[in-house]
Amino acid sequence: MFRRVADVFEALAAPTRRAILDELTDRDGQSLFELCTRLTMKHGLAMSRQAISQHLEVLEAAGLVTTRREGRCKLHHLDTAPLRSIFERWPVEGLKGTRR
Amino acid sequence: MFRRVADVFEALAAPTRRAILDELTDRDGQSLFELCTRLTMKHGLAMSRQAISQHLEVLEAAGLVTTRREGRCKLHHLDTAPLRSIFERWPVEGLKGTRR
DNA sequence: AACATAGGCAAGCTACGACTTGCCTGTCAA
DNA sequence: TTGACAGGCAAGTCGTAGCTTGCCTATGTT
Repeated sequence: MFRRVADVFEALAAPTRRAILDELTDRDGQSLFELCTRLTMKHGLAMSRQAISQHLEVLEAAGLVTTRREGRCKLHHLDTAPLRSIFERWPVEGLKGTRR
Repeated sequence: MFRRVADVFEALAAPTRRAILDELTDRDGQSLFELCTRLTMKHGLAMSRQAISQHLEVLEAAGLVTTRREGRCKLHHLDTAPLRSIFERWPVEGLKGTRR
């Protein structure tokens, strides 16, 4: 699975995926079920397990989420490094690390 | 027209709109026709004038592009300020200006 | 006036993304 | 080894984003 720049933007396009990133920011290393319950509770999202799973695939393909097997659980970790490509592409005033 | 945070992400989701931002970064204040020709030349995009126009509407709704009437021309200007909300939402290492 | 240029409006097509449903696999505990 | 728990796979539905096409308005030029 390749990691194109476009993948990052497309991954961020869906509100549910942004909520997942929020959730992982709040508490890193959650399992699929953990994410499902917390998304339902805190974000009011009522979605199937598969829906979340598919979103996680997209996030992983974009490099925004990395996974780690732990027994029968799959733990998800946040990685915001790909976000840097956004600032590197367009200059944002008052933000260090941008160029061009 | 409201300006929600979600609008920024959705605006960035389409490759054509990102190309438009690139083009405006290269040369700010272009008219619709100017953008059309330059997108076709430099980015190899062969799209109708309406397509570009509609993309510009989305970008303007997101606050990433501002417009200014000049006679019969409508000039488009880049504004990357809304991009800051991305870094304010998730911490990006090595990037000043992020919080949380 | 007539014509060209720059853009807007509205309806319609089409492909793809977001979700669901149903069933199957793998791991751990009793 | 039987059952519960955590997750994967595949097919199918549905809405909407991204385009196009056709026609209309406004500004500028000759």
